[in-house]
Amino acid sequence: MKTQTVTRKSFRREGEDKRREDLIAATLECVAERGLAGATVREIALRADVTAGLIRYYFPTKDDLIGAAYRAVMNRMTVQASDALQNAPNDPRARLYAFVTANLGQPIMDPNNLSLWAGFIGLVHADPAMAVAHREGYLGFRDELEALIREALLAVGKPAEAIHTRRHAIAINAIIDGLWLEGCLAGDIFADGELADTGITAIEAVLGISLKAEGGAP
Amino acid sequence: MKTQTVTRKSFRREGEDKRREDLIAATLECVAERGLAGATVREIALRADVTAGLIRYYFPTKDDLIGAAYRAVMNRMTVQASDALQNAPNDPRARLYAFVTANLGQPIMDPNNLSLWAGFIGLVHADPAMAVAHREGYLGFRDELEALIREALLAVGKPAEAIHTRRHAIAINAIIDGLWLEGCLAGDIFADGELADTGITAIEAVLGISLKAEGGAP
DNA sequence: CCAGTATTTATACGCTTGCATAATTAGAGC
DNA sequence: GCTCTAATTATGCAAGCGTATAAATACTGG
Repeated sequence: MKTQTVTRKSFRREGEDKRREDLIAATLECVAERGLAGATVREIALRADVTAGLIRYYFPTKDDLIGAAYRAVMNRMTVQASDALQNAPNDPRARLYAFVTANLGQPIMDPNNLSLWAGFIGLVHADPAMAVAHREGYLGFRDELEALIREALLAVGKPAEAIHTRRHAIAINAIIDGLWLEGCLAGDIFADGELADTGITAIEAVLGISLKAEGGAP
Repeated sequence: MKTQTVTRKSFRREGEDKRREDLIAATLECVAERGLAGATVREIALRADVTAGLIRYYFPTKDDLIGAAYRAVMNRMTVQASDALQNAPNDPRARLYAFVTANLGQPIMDPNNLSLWAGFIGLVHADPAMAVAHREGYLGFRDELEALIREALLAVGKPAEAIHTRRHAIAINAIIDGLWLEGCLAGDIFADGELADTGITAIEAVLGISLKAEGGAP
C-alpha cells in the first residue's frame, strides 16, 4: 500500500489560444504592477495559475512572451479606438472628434498602459525586433489619423493635399500622444475630461475647423 | 623574498563629487546602450573604471544611483533648454520660439535621452520616490513654459489670464512632448528641422499669434 | 475502456544579480 | 617621513533569474 507522500498540482488542459492569452494577460498584470523587472517567469506563471515550465512550451523564450505582450497592448488600444469610431456618427468631423476623445479617456488613458508602453519603449533602442514592432504600430496609428483628418477637412470644403495632411497628422498625433502621456502620468491633477477637451480645442485650432458644432467653413 | 603573486588594481582617490558624476555618467551609458536591465552594478563599475563595491560607498543602494541618474538626465535637458533661452533675443515671442525649437532639436531630441526617460518612466508607477522626482520635473517644465506663453501673449496685446495660459501650457507641452517622442523614436523619417517647424506652426495656431515674423495682433 | 500523445508539472542547473564585509592602499596632516 | 583615516579593492554569499529536461497526467480517437 502506497501512501500519497507528495501531491502534484492538478491541472486542466487548455486550448493553445486560451493559454497564450492567459499568459500574456498575466504578463501585463506583472508589468503594470511592478514594472518590467517584476515580470519574471515565475511571477507570471503564478498569476496564470500555471507552473513556470509551461511558459517555455508556448513561448520559446521569455523575450518572445514579452514581445507578444507588447503587441497585445498596442493592439488593444488600437481596437478600443476603432470601436469608438464604429459607434460614432457618420459625419467626418464627429468621427475625428470621437477618435481623439477616445484616445484621451478611459480605458486608453491609463497608468497601466503607460507603464507597459514605457517599459517596452525602453527596449526599442536595444532590440531591433521591438523597433520594427513599434514603428509599424506608430505608422499605422498615424495613417488612420491622417485619413480622418483628410475627410474632416474635405467635409468643410478645405483643401486636403497630402503634403498638408501629413503635417497635420504629425502635429495632431503629437498632441494626442503628449496629452495621453500627461494624463497617464498625472491624471489626478486634471479635471475629468479636461485633457480631451484641451486636445479637441488645440486640434481645432491647428486644422482651423470646428469639430463639435455645425458649420466650419466660412 | 616575496614574489608578487597577485596584482591588485591600482587606483586614484577622487573627490566625492567627481566620483558621483562618473558613476552617474557610466549608468547613463549603460541604460542608453542596453536598456535599464543592462545597467547592472558590475557593468556600471566597469565603465567607470572602478570595482563594483565602490558604488555602494557612494550610493546606499542601486536604486539610489538609478534615481540620481534620472534626475541628472532631466536636469541636463532642462539646462540645455535654458541655455537656448539665454542666447535668445529679448522679444518674448522669439524666446518662446527658441525654447520650442531647442526642445525639438539636438541634443535634446535624441534616442538615448528617450531610452533613459522611458526606462525611468516605467518605474514611476511602481516606485513612489521616482513618481515624486518625475512630477517635480514635469511641473517645473510646464511652469517655465506657461511663463513664456504669458509673456508672448502680452507682447501682442492678447489677454493672458491664468485660466487660459494654463490650458495653453498643457496643450503646448503636449505638442512638444509628442513631437519630441516622435523625433527620438523615428528621427530618420523626418526631414531636418521638420518637427521643430511643425511644432512652431501648431503652437502658433493654438495661441493665435505668430512667433517668427513681426506683428501678431490685429 | 484502453492506448497514445500533447500538455503540464516538477526538479535541477548554471549564471547573474545586488549587497555585505574584510583586506588593502593612497594621500592628507602633522 | 610617519601615521592615520577615508577611499578603494577583493572576495564571498544568498537569492532570484531564465532555461533545460525528465516524469506525470489529462484528454482524444478508436
